[in-house]
Amino acid sequence: MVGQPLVSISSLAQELCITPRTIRYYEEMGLLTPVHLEKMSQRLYGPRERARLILILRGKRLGFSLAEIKEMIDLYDIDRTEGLQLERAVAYGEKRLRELDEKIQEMTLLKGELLDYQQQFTDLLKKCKDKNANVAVED
Amino acid sequence: MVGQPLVSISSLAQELCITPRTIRYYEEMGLLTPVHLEKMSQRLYGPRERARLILILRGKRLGFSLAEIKEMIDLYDIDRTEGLQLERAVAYGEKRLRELDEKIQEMTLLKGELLDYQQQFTDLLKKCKDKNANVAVED
DNA sequence: ACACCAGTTTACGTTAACGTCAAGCGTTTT
DNA sequence: AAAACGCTTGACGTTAACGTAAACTGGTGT
Repeated sequence: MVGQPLVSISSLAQELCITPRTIRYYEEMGLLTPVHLEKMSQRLYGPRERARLILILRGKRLGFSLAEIKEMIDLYDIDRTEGLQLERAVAYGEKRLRELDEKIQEMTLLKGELLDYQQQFTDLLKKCKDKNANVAVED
Repeated sequence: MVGQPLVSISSLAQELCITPRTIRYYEEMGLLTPVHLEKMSQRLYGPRERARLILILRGKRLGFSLAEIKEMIDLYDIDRTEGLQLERAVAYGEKRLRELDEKIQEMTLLKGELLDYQQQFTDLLKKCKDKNANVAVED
């Protein structure tokens, strides 16, 4: 075992380009559970919490709410899942995966549409330039 | 030209599973510009506005803010873009496309992680079931 | 000892994206 | 004509996700 690389809240915040407040808020919402040193004095974050936080931020960028993200995290938290609800967890996970697939599809669709427009526009732009070039020659 | 199939606000809302209020809000934010019959009396929506609205909703599901969505829409609105800013539009469009690609990547990444967990869990679940089966046999 | 820094809690403020409700208007059904 | 229906414009309420400011605490350099 290596001595765990624990970092402070502001250090972690800076690393991930967010504010300490945001991190505390996520803890308040039950998304993070950092080490509270000696019965309250400071929070310290190890690699596990960092990984979670990165997951949270990714989820946010992809349009999931904190509530949804919490569900996902809780779902795959072995400690909490404790046997009993294994089947549920698996079922729920499949549902989430289907949702993800839908989102990826939609994302790809949107990309296609943007690409279409982009093509039209670049064509148009090219025409304009050609025209300007001709005018320049005529001068 | 077919007589345009114009529909009322609540009709369109119902079709897309949102409320009229939402549609009005999007108009207020400059995302929609429906026909206002006879100098104000009712809004009517044709296929163009419907298409826009669908784009907006898709954008929302994918984690874009209304402001970002407005930028995209305005960007590719030929009427507004009116020549002058063609180059900017194209450049901005490329930026958006890169962002989209990043999001698709992240989405795929997230899917991969969830799949990993899912696999672990289904394996675990299978083991449990096997065990239970054995116990049953031993009885 | 004193100042300073980094962290803490508490609490109120803010913004986006609507929800909700009131009051009024135009048509059409009874 | 009265009532009902659907739409309209305010205008205020609500929720999520933080921002921000105040007041306190615990170590650290000088």
